[in-house]
Amino acid sequence: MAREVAERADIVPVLAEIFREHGFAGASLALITARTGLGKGSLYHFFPGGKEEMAAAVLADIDGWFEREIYVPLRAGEDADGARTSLAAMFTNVDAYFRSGRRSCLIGAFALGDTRGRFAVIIDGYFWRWQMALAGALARAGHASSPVDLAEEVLVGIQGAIVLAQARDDEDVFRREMARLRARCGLMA
Amino acid sequence: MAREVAERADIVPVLAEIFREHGFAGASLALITARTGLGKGSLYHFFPGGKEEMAAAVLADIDGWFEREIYVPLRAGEDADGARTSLAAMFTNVDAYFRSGRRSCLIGAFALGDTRGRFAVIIDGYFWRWQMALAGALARAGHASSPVDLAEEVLVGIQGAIVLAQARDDEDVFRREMARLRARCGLMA
DNA sequence: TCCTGACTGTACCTTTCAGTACACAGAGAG
DNA sequence: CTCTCTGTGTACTGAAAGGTACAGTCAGGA
Repeated sequence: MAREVAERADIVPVLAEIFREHGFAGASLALITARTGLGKGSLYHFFPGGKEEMAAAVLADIDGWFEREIYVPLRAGEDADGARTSLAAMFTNVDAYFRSGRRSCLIGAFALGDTRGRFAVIIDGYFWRWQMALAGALARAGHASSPVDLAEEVLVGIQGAIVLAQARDDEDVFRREMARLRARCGLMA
Repeated sequence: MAREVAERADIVPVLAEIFREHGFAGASLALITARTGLGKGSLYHFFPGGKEEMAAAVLADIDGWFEREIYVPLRAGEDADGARTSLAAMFTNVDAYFRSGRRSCLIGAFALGDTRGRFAVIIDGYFWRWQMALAGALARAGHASSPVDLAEEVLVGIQGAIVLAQARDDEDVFRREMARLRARCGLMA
């Protein structure tokens, strides 16, 4: 038997793309073995809980990425200038991560329909921590009036832009919404 | 055998709820027979093309509803006042239809992931006709500058509000976004 | 060196899947 | 009454689903 040792960490991003493209129910083990190149033996070695554990690992991985790359920087910028810089960085990173709307938000997609129930805690946490970190940065950047509300508006805009960009198969839909949101956050370049 | 004659038109809304809750891949025939109360015989009598034809019928039904209840009224209001009235009606009907974000947008959900490919034409048409009808009404209501852009912004907001409201399990998220969009369309009540 | 334990492929299990076949029920037309 | 045509339930199919069992493979440590 050819032995090519794999690591759990290498598999998770592949699983993420599969769940993004096919959803939880549509991601069959046959598809997963084909795309990861791993047999069921290896798969169940790394994820004894099966598909459910795979999806949970993917969500945790995504959550970790956003925590590191988005939320932490948002919380970091202490003065108004630092806050504005981290806000600008957020929009740049979000555009790159979602590939201008070509890549869907797995956590948003899982929030729709019955999949939500299985992963409610992580879904809720993901959006809540994002909104709070963003609201803090907005407040420090000078939006004293209603930063929590504006933060909600931004998250709604991002999620909606992903849906509409995919529906229309047009990246510009996403980019235009990002420009509107940037402007609303006082980031006219 | 008990004979309770069903009509295709009565089944479609039930199918719609099933697809909304479980997605295309997750909606099994077993689930469908249970929820509709119809055996496979009847189901395949009405929809010889199976699940795919059921989903297509559902999407066509939804599309027809929006055409009748939303797009036609939007196109109807001829003067500024009529346009403003139809805009207000749109927000009221959208809030009712999506049950303040408790009910997801099936067409938006199908746009994410591989399901889109099967129904690309109807998905694209749904959003495009909505945006054009809305842009016309906005223009007549006095938004001469960029009505097509504002219409896109509204659709993005509605879709995003559904995602975030479901993720957070909170109708108020949806209602707040509707209030923002109304204001942006010049409809302060 | 051999032993241990992490990893891997394959054969197999039960259940469920979408879909088919077909006999039958019943209402309306003649 | 009978004939026809639209529905309906049920038994069935082969394929695919998720998951288990297990023998085997190799690297690293003792």
